[in-house]
Amino acid sequence: MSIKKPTISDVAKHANVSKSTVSQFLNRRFDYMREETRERIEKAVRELNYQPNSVARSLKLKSTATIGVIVANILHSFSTQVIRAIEDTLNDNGFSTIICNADDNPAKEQKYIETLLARQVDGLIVFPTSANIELYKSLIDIDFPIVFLDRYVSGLSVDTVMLDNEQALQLAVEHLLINGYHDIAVMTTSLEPHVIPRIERVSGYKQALERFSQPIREEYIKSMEPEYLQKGAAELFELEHPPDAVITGNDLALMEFLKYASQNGVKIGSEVGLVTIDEVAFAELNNPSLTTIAQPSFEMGKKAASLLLERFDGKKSAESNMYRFTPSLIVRKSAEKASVSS
Amino acid sequence: MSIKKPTISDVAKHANVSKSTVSQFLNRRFDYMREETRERIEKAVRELNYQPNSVARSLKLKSTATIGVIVANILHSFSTQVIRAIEDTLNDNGFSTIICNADDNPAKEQKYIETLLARQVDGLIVFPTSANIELYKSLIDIDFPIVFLDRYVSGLSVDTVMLDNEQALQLAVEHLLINGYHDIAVMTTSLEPHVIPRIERVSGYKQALERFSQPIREEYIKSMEPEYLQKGAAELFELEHPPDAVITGNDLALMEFLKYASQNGVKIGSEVGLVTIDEVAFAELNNPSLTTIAQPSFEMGKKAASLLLERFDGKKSAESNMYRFTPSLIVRKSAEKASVSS
DNA sequence: CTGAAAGCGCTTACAG
DNA sequence: CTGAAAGCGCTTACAG
Repeated sequence: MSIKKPTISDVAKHANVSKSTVSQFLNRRFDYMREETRERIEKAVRELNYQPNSVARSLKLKSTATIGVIVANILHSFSTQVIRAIEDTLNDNGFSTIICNADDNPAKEQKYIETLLARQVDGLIVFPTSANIELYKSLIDIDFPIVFLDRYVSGLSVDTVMLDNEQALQLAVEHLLINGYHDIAVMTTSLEPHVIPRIERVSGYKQALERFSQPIREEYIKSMEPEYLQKGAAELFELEHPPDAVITGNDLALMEFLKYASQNGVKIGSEVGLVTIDEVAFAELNNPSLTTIAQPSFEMGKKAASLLLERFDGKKSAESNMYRFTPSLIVRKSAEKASVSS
Repeated sequence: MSIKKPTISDVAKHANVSKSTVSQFLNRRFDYMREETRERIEKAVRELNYQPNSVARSLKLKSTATIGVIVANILHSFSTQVIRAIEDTLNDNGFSTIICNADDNPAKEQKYIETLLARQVDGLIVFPTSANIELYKSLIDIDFPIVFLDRYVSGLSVDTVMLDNEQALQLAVEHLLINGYHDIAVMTTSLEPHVIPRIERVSGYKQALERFSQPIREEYIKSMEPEYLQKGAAELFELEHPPDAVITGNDLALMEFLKYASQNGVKIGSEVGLVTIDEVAFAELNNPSLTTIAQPSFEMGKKAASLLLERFDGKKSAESNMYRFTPSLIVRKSAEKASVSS
């Protein structure tokens, strides 16, 4: 930049007061300030078009009014929705947000955490991979404000915001059974990296089947990387006793299953019931429209942000809690046998 | 935080050298440093688990290695894609990114710009609303690094990355004509806030019709807020001479048109051809699958980031350029009369 | 009611 | 090859 910006000293000189007084003015502490002084400073600020430098302020105050968000995978629509809620909430409270996408890669996650700490963020909201436990532990030890979202890490005392995954699967299984489907399969992206929601969704699926006295068939459970899911679907329907319904564990699994179904003439609804976790933009438009289990993503993001803000207010710090959010069933046509493809 | 972090002074004491020398070490200037000194500092850094404070560094260097991105509306899939490209590119070059969503609201945009400047971002990538011209002008006057994306602001000398919107419409119109559709309508979200791409898309539509010697019928042009687009579609098909094809100007317009079509039994493809600007996730899955005009969003984001990085390298600064990116036609079934709904 | 001084944690030109 | 000193632009306890 060619022209250098005015500093607090310039304003002080221009208004014929000290830097201290200008600082008081900027921080709206008018208690002991003469009306006339305030006006002089106001004028100087206006005339110089002075903008305070937050970096200097942050250094002195040891607070940047910035928080870091590390999402596991920004390609999930859930992530985008949560991010918007977090940003809105934090922004309303004068905080900025730095978003990072770890791409489900623990090494990337670690690097982002370190960068964000170097930048002195005041707190962190993380969709944790389970690989950086020691790093998290060291943050918790120094009482650094941190909130986990979507996933927990066992053994760590951290406020955590999650979906009630078991209830989600309970809802899905129940809805399919009520609508006359009996052989229910479940498809999720890989369980390999120990991602908690996926594990909970599969175990919730099993529990729901038990509760409704249905047999559990291991061959009805398909967990694999997205690129193999279409193959997994094929295996499902080549079984001697193929399923008559499918629950997809998230939007990426859904896309793969829909591709398989459309390429192989699987009639969703009439032949194979479908319920998917996560609301998607085209749910209404799909033919048949998609019955979904929606996460209250906006509320979840807002809660995570609020937990952090409470910490800054010094309201709490003692114990940490798990906040489970209730999923809701949005009934459309993909889990109804009478659904007619037009 | 309870335990205070070690500073460069702590490291200096621990290693029995001066702060200057530690700073040299941290900045990898080993030219004049004794091997033994380097090792001592290395050890001290390790033992204290020292992490440099970027805020202090930024204050001194007057550079935060952070850039701000202000998108007009993060709900467009184009925005998300561009953001990912920008983040990846900047991250590879050691820069952080702060994302802000102006919600197509000039007042919000202004507030974000001011906040980002106070935080001393090194540059800005903006999808500009046309309402903060004076603010942009003042930034350009002091040679502040800024790049516009998706939209230009006339009269300002700023590097700008945009789609070749006219070519996009040319492709869409041509494809529809080739496939036997003759009465082509266009639907875009409102032209009201003077959003350049929408304006260019409508004028590109007209130019393309002229080029192919087709009549221009003003009643075939529907530009309105998303919530009114379904009504707009209804008006189109209630015309004495209704269109036999529709071009939707972006993903939001597409959604509204698809809702209208599905609720009113409009058979896409066989009855009404459809081409949409912007690739969408479910294009392949829709029935019939959607013929789209894709923006090279990754390349566009990357270019915007690179233009900024070049400025930091001092490579250029003189004149500013407009970079137009070429759209590509992705042929699927929604613009083919023979397309069969399954 | 207002100002002088110290300090936040770094970097760098300069001296030796 | 290394250190003392100044300074980036703020805030705040303290003195008057």
